[in-house]
Amino acid sequence: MVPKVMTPALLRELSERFKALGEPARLQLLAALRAGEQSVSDLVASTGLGQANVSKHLQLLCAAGFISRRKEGTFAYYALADADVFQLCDLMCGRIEAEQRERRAALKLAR
Amino acid sequence: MVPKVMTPALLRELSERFKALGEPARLQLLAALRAGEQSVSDLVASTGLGQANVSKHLQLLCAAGFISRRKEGTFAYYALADADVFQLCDLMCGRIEAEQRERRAALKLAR
DNA sequence: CGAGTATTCTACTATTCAGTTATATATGAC
DNA sequence: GTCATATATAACTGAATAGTAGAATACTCG
Repeated sequence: MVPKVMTPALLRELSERFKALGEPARLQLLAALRAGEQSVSDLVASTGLGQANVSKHLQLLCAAGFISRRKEGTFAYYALADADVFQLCDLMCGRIEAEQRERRAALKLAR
Repeated sequence: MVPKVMTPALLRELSERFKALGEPARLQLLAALRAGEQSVSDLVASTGLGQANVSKHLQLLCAAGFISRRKEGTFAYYALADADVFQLCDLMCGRIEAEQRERRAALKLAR
């Protein structure tokens, strides 16, 4: 359960994590990582984003605790920290679909 | 489940909604609305935020589908659209707590 | 050692957006 | 009608940050 009292500190921590998911590029990276652990260059190749850009987004996702980092030689391998992210996305996607259904239903009625 | 293919459009829609939650002021408003439907002035009083600022945040939350709006006389009453928001926050809060537990455990080991 | 590669870091630009102030709109009281 | 109140909107400022280019770092191979 969400704590009864939402301290400013908790609000900031919470918002920081939501903000980390509030960027298409980062969601794209997380979606790509769903296939399994990958190096930065793998992700650059599969997403089409710039290399420095990918690196920066990965740092941020790592700081927010969504992914983990493992260094091996000159490569850095990133992986999903857990499946929670997709529970979050599922909930959000569910909302989006529900809205679209409603919109379609409203259109049908208006016809 | 999250769709297999994450189209750019879906990524944008998803990120837009997460971004709406990525702001302490908006989370504060949502938390305040948990007590029930409230007018703008109620929320201004209970949150200490500026009136124009609250109005703007409420518009955004409304556009993102998290809250609903009902006009009555000169008052505008806003209410939570559903309980999903708090499922989202619960999940996120769970992550934060887990991290804090880990951090404490790490400190204990290091001692 | 030097050359090549993977990643991160730094510096910069452009955009976005939170917060504020002032104004506009709308409703009700008189 | 005027006045007061509730909310929304417009214009502005400052801060945060996405994206990029180039330098710096770290590793591997010869």
